[in-house]
Amino acid sequence: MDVTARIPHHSPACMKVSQVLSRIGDKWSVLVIMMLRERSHRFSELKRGIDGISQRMLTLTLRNLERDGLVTRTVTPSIPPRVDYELTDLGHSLAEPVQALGAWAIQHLAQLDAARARYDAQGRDLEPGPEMTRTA
Amino acid sequence: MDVTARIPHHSPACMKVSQVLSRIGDKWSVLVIMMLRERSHRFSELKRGIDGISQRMLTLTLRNLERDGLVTRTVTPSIPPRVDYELTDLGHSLAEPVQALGAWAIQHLAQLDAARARYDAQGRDLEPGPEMTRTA
DNA sequence: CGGTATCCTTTGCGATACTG
DNA sequence: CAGTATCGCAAAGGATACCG
Repeated sequence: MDVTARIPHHSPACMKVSQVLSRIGDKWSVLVIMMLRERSHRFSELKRGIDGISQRMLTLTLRNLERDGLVTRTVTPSIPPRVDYELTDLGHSLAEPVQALGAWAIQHLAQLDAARARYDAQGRDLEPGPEMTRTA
Repeated sequence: MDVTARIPHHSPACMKVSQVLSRIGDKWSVLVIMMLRERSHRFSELKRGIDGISQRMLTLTLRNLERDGLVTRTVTPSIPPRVDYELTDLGHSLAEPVQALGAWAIQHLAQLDAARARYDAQGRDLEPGPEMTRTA
């Protein structure tokens, strides 16, 4: 499928993007998906690998991903118990466009920060004349 | 000293994806970007084109996109005033991977919903034995 | 080890009213 | 037309404690 194909803004396509983002657009889901891209990980590995995530949020994030069929949860009832998480085929297919977004992020995040710094710096009590302003 | 440096799964890529998502992963940004993909729009057009968005949130969303250098805001001081919003080059470059995610959404959102329905249906008062469970 | 349960603060966002 | 100001609720998410 041609990824550059035009999607009219009134089409259900935009709504679908929004719905997908409302699922994986939270604070941690993408990090989990990225971390599971290469191989499965157990709970504690994910917890240590994702800096700053709380146990509670890792659990919730994984539950939601499992609910959406993006990851599998495999319980090995040993002592101590072991639980492994792995991307499903669906999860892997999602990881691709997410990775594309990641590539964009790597290339352009600096520009975002620069633009933000510029915007914030200029925003203070400047009183430009009544001419047309073009802010970018 | 960076305490996170020794953690192997901490590639900068993942962090950057997160930062980008924390910017455009809100409820409305992607809708605005998608709507501006083809041509510029004025405020009221965006408001009417994006179903359900409040005036306040459209303003805030546009401000943040402008701050990040993703859209330009062009004021024409006529009466009544006219303000046009347009994607920058940076904004257009972001629209591409977002579009890729949109394509994925079109193809797979139904599977997400189906998986969710399955998960929700099965979740109630099942008491599986101590055997290994594989949930997908 | 891999969770739940509870509490509490922060953030997001809609509704409404007002303005140049 | 294109905002800004204020309010208030609801969801997100962190901290901590407890459990099989």
